[in-house]
Amino acid sequence: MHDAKKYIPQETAKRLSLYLRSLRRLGQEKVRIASSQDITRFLNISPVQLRKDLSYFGEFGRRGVGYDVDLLKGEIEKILGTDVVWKIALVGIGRLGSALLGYKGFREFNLQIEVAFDNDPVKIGKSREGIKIENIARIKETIAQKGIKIAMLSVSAVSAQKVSEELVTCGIKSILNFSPVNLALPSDIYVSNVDMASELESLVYKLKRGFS
Amino acid sequence: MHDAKKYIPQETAKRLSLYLRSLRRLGQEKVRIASSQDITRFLNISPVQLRKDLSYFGEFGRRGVGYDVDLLKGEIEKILGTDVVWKIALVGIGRLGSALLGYKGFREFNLQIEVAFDNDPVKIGKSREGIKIENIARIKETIAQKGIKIAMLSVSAVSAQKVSEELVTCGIKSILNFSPVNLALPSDIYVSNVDMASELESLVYKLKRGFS
DNA sequence: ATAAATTTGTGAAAAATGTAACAAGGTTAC
DNA sequence: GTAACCTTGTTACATTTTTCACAAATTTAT
Repeated sequence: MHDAKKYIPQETAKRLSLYLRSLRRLGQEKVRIASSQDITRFLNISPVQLRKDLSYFGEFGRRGVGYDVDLLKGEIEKILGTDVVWKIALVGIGRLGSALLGYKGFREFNLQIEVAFDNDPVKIGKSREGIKIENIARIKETIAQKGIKIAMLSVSAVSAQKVSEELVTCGIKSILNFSPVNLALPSDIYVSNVDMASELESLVYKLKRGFS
Repeated sequence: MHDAKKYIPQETAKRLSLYLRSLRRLGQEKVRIASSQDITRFLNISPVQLRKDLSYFGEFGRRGVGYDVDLLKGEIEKILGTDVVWKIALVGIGRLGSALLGYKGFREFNLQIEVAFDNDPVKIGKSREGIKIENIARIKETIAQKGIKIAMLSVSAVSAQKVSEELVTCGIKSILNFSPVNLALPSDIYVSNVDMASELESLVYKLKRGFS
């Protein structure tokens, strides 16, 4: 795994988007130059960690000075790949799916929900948040045609595995899974799980133990 | 940090709820005895990892045999603390909050949304999913009176910090935060963040890099 | 009763991740 | 121009987490 050249910790990627968030905030406050300490002030991350993380990708700051907020923002976006727009498919327009459809935060990050699918005849054809809900039966043409590579999956637990397999045959490479099941998919498909119940259980555990 | 007696990795707690999920599934399939391999088959976790995780808490299996599904399920619930019901407060009944209110998964895990709060006069007093939405102005009495220790926060980014501080003064000890801001709170308050945009950014990054 | 086959539990080794210390580059005050 | 002061980038070190290897316990086959 340790790729001789440059091994980048998994955790670094997650922190990069936090840095980005902080930089956006600083940008809005018209701050032009910020030190690693300024950037991490409102995150639970040390300045050293930020510098270490950035060092995997290059040198973006100026010693004795700090980082140019705009420039670093751009660089991190380039690293993450969100300097260009990514089209997302949303599958399953239940309560959670609807909430995701309405979430304004995505667009700001160059993440754009391009199509929405459901199998409920009542919903199909209707529009929400300016996005038309399509019949899941036509998922293949649509996703292939639009060249979508990332999907958010908010269908019921029972259909999640089946639908996810279908997504893979459509050419989807990454899935953000909101269903409380672990998807068994080919190893070249990257799945990330958002599991509310699991998060709460961890909180309960920590609460009970006084968070060691 | 390393508490001489018994140090338990952070990650272990998160995996415990995955094991639980797997055990529930096996239980539904009427499986009585399962090996560490059976339990981890549909998770991306190795059997050794499961055994190691369990070893921090005791010995629950029988060598040469495996684990009693029901028994292990009970033990893990005891470890996590979800063998008893935990009352949860939900603050912010927007689109996401509504989805959370309707999420059936929680109750199954002994997590019960006990009260919901919002500041929108239109919503206050109405009931959703059998839970009455209360005025956030009365948050203090209600939470203190009911002895609630855990809150889910799904308010807007701008009010998240302020509301979370209020929650702390009410006696809330753990917060599951859905707002895309890092909450600055006393160190004895445990905050866990669910950040959809951030998760997607990580997916984009991995997709771009061919997930190293 | 013994041997072969399972499967757990766990110390020891390896890998991954985070922290500290500090050299290198840059700025400010005088 | 020089000294004092900042702040980054990075190597070496420390910690945390995972994996390996194998002994211990149990079952099955003969």
